[in-house]
Amino acid sequence: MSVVEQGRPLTPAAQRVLDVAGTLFYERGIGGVGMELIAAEAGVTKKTVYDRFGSKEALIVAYLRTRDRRWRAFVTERVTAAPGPRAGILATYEALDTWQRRHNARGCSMVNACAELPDPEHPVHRVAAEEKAWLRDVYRRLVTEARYDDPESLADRLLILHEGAIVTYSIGGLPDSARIARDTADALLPR
Amino acid sequence: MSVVEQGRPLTPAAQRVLDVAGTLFYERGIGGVGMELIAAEAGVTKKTVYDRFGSKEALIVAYLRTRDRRWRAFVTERVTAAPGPRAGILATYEALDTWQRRHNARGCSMVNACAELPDPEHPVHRVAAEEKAWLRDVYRRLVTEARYDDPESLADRLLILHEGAIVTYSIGGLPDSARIARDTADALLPR
DNA sequence: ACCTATCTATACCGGTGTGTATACTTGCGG
DNA sequence: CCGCAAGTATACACACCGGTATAGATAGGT
Repeated sequence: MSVVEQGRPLTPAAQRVLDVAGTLFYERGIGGVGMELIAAEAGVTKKTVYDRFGSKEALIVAYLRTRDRRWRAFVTERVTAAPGPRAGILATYEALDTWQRRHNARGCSMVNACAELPDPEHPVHRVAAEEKAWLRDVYRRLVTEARYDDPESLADRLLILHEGAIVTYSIGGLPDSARIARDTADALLPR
Repeated sequence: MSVVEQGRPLTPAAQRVLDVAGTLFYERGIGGVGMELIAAEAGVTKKTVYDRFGSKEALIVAYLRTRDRRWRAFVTERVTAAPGPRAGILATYEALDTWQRRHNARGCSMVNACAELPDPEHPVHRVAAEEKAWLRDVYRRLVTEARYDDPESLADRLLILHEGAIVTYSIGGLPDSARIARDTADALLPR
């Protein structure tokens, strides 16, 4: 049984494989990276990779889940540190700005994965949908907490701004997209 | 010399190939479609495909350029039919709404292509950048024409809303994303 | 009548990619 | 001390994919 099918802690080799897969999948695309290369780069045999993860599909899912977990923790930290719900909303865009400048020249890993694996039955679509639903809930919660009118519609608007900032940063030629999205949200939110 | 390297009219077989490639690339992804399949589906030999287009890369570029041309014509038509610059801006989101409901369950073909072919030197990145730059210019022109303050910043905000609506429609679970983006723009633009 | 462009039919080459099989080693816990 | 989990090393099966080669058919223009 592979190590991902129940949340056991990763073996050292499996951790290295997951780390390498994370950077390679993101930088070169999922289809552009073979299991052979991942194994070599992690200093591991292909057999070890398959013993730990079972298949490429499972490794892809593990890669996305790991990235998702980190991203959620990063945002949550920034939001809870904010002095109130309104500042919390703006903090999501500031977090995005920081995240992008740190390690995000290639857009959203979820969106990219869905682009490469179009079959809607493929597990990556579930992971991606969960991530977007999570962010939408974050906005809903904050908007409700701030007692704005029409919270659901407002949360959708904030989500659209967020996703738009990600795309326009990587291919729209807007290196300040997150900051612009933040200011747009600031203009949309009553004081 | 291939038929795309100078704008000669396409031969009947080449046109069929381009049509088939258009739907298949979009629906199954570029990496998920082989030249063999495209040829077969178009009722054509692989040799014909290579005689007309030269390579898969060139066929991909032709596919994106064709789609881009149609999209620009569609938007331009709606914008020029609008009674003024403010209505023109809103018309871009209404056009997106129509376009998405008609044939767009899988997001932006440019974004998807860039996700599949990460090398920034690959020609698809140039095509994608041109398309986004064009849309940004559309917004700049309209915003300037409407004599709003800070036109460049406002145009960027409108572009972010637009791209966000595309992503959240296909992955974010917002079937009304374009309409929401339109209403958001409506709220942002002084009357 | 001939030439050229277009297209069919089919076979093939080299490379790559996922996944499996086999045999051996190392280290730790009961 | 033994057994099991984790890992190395290597080879291989099988499929697919981009691209090429060869040979022939068809039709329109000069």
